[in-house]
Amino acid sequence: MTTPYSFAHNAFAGALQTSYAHLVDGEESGDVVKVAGRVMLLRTQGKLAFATMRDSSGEIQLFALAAVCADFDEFAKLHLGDWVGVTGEVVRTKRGELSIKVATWVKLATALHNFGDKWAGIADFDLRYRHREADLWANEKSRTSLARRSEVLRATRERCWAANFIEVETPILNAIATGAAAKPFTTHHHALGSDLFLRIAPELWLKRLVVGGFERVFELGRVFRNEGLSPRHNPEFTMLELYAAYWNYEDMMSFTEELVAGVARDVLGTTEVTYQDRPFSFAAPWPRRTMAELASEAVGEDVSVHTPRERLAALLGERGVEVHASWGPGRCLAELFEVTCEDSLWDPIFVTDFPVEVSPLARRRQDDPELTERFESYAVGRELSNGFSELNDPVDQRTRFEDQARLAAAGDPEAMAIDEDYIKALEWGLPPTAGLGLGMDRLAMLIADEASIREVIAFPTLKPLRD
RNA sequence: GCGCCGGUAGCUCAAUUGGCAGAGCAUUUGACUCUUAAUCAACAGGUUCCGGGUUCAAGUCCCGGCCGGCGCACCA
Repeated sequence: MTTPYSFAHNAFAGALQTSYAHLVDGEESGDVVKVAGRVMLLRTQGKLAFATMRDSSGEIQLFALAAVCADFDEFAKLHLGDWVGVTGEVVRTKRGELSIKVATWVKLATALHNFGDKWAGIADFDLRYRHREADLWANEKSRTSLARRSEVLRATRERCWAANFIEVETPILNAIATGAAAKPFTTHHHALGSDLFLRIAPELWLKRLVVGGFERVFELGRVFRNEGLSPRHNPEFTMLELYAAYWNYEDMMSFTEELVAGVARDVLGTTEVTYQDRPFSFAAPWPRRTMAELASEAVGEDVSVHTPRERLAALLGERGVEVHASWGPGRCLAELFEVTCEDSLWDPIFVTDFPVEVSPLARRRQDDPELTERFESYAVGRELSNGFSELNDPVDQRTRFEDQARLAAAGDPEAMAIDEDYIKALEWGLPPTAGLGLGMDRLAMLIADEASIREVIAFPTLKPLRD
């Protein structure tokens, strides 16, 4: 059977529910509309049939009487999941349900599979993630969470545009994977005969655009890291990276807290929410504490990047952390912070003054060259964003890359690769600039109140099926 | 990658100590002029994830594999 190639609908379920809220039980409006959507439930009763139809805006009942509905017998045999286009009068039934009294209708598409149990939906994770199209129809929570993600991305873009940032795109295929500490995916270009890496961060390209004179740029795009999967990690995820010339890291912290709190207000209408049954506040300003302060409080003694490495290593050893020979005091302090503090940081907070040893792209503090003007924001015990005053001294940048190269030689698979083109770009002059990286999936998790990153990714990475 | 838990009809789930494979919904057929997960009646629906093993007998116990969830590790 050939189904129509188009259907000119002129009304949506959601809008009808509000605009005809005044209809009293049994009242007929006299207004004829054309709606389209999917049959979710069907109740036949002899010469009557009631269907619940859903479109993108909500649900409305289709009310079919054999006496007035064309092809009534066929209507009564519709399957759950079939798409229909309906023309009829807006009425309210005697039992009070706003309905379209079907005059004519047409099947737009047939559903050969059902959409799970009409009460319980689809619970099986494998089926939900591998066939998200069915999950979206079966489970309202899946619809709202993925819609929230979309709203978070829209609100983020609009706020960046409103602050005079321009959206740019930089290469995903790269000869070297740099700009972050992570293992890359490798691919191959046949015509070039070259192996290429999928980007782990767009950072260095974006700063080159600032060198080129684009003073405020952002990219909202996918990055790829060849690491384990978890409820908080997907191998490909979406990151906002944003750079502002003439700002320092304090300016960027202010922008970040306003951006995140603003997105929450745009999407949810409030900054005060519950996340996984626990109160959570996006409200700015967020506390700003140094890594050394937080680590000192946690271990009960003063520690800093100047604490002897032996003492830091001992504190790590007490906590079951294996200290690698290549770790200096800076790396030890950062590890100590992560193991003692990170999980307990619930409401948003900025952790500042990261050791230069773990911050190869950040500018040194003027009052302490072993520290950098860097921050990370944490929320619900997880890292949410990372930013700093950008290192713009090509000579220092080369020594930082060389330190990374030594780590790589010592066996660190995530050490940053040296990027000569980037150093050359800095030699043309990067103005004082602050940068930000913000994990959009994690922000979407907070706003959608989801515990798993897979719930805010339409098609999360799964193991391919074999056999 | 390691550990724990799980996989039974299209979907959601039962199945006692190892003893005939079950229900609701969906599908099919019939009844029903105001239903709301409609209701009622009937039919049909199975490689119990896959492959071995133990046993008179395996959904259940053992071994291997596949996929998923959670934790660890890695990271954002």
